[in-house]
Amino acid sequence: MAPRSPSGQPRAPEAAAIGFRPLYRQVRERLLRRLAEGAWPAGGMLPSEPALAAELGVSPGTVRKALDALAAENLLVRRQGRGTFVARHDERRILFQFFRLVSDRGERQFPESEVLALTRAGANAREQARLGLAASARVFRIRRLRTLGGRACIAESIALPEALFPGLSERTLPNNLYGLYAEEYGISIARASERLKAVILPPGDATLLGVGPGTPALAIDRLAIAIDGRRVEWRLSRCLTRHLHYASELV
Amino acid sequence: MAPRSPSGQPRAPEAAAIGFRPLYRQVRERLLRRLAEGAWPAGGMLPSEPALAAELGVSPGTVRKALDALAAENLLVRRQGRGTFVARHDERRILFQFFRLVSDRGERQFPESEVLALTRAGANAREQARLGLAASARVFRIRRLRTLGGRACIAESIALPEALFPGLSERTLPNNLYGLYAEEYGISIARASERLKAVILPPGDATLLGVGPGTPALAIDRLAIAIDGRRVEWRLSRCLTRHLHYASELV
DNA sequence: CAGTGGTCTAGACCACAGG
DNA sequence: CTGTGGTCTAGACCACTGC
Repeated sequence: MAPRSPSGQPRAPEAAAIGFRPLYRQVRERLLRRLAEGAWPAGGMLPSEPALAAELGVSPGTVRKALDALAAENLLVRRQGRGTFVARHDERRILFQFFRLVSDRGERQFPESEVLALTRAGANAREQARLGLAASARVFRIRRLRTLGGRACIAESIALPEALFPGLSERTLPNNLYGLYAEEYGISIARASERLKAVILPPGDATLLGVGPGTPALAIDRLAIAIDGRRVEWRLSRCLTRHLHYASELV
Repeated sequence: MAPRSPSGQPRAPEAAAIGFRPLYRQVRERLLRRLAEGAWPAGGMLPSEPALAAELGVSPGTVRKALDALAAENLLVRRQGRGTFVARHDERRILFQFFRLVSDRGERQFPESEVLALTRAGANAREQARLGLAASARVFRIRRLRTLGGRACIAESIALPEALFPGLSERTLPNNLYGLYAEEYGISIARASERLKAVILPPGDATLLGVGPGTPALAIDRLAIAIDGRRVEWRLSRCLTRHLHYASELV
């Protein structure tokens, strides 16, 4: 095939409708859309690079660049000699991508969770704002106590748009919620943004965590975004940082 | 030139001494070493891709991959149509790479600093451990009060190995310390790792920041690493997060 | 052994910057 | 106009995996 413009004057008519971004960007977005649609199951293998290239009518190098980008976003996992796979929300990935609390001795460990309550209510103002919900929207609220190494250290409040999670019930709640969202509701969390503050633990949380009034805690306000860009979960975690810290690499 | 093994069986004898990593990795490390040696001044332009490729005896694509990697690490800046440049430690870069505190209204702003003291002392146990110093080593200690939008919000204590910063004196201390390290001492900070905890502000810091006893603060413990891997600076910042938060993107 | 991703090369053209 | 990085293509061989 003759070289084509990098800005997109391709011969294939289907590609012309995509737009004027670089071709590998367009390929990335097409693959992203198919991932969001669930075209391949979690953990499933994608077609090989030459197969995708032929299917999309671009060169293998262009497909490779798109796949590399999606792998860098932790949406795909590439394994030499085996293939390219849809990333799963297993504990390893959560620990690597979404969990930044580390014991002061350096151990990264996935916390245990005890669900204290699952309730339904109309979304309050903060929930509406953070999740982008209408004033009439309803949410599930989950309250959990989390422990690390047997020590209670996180009091957590979670809000989920009710419309996205039909039939959610307390006994279905596993420790790894993102795995549940993916497997039961086809919602794949792709990224999250966190805002951290230092606060004095509110009395309820202090009691829950078994510490005195006036104890400081790290408040982590996390908004989780799905692969299609929807705001899926708002989570407020108050963490005791006496034996833990939040690790952040500035690279 | 004939294709060569990706594991490195190159013809050029100089390259044979590098090792068995991928060629683009080897090229990245050679360029990194030259950056660390100060072969090009901060803000200076590197040779063009074809020139580097000819000089190193590899294909332009391989050089490109190495340059892209260094640009992704914020050590180089690539500008289409102009060239590839050594990244400078200007306020924009600091704000982008090293400063995570954001006003709750969303503005990212570089804080002002007032130096309260610059002293010299033998390194204490924590300084020795964090900076990897011998028991006999000496350090500079800097104490600063930092303000954002006119509001005092950060009490900061900094420790620097005395051996790395000969002649450091109080009147030479600018607001942007990383710029000083680079320009006056040829030390380029490449990355940093931070550990965050929630604490009760010690009385001295509370007085300095003009808040009452028992006020919670975000303690940011940062170790800054130079481009050659040396531990250069240990910094402990205690931040009031009443109108600020620490932003962290989980991608 | 066949099939996969990983690396390396070579060369074309485009977009952008600045003289 | 020249020179730069950015994109796209094409094809070779290597390294790893699992049958």
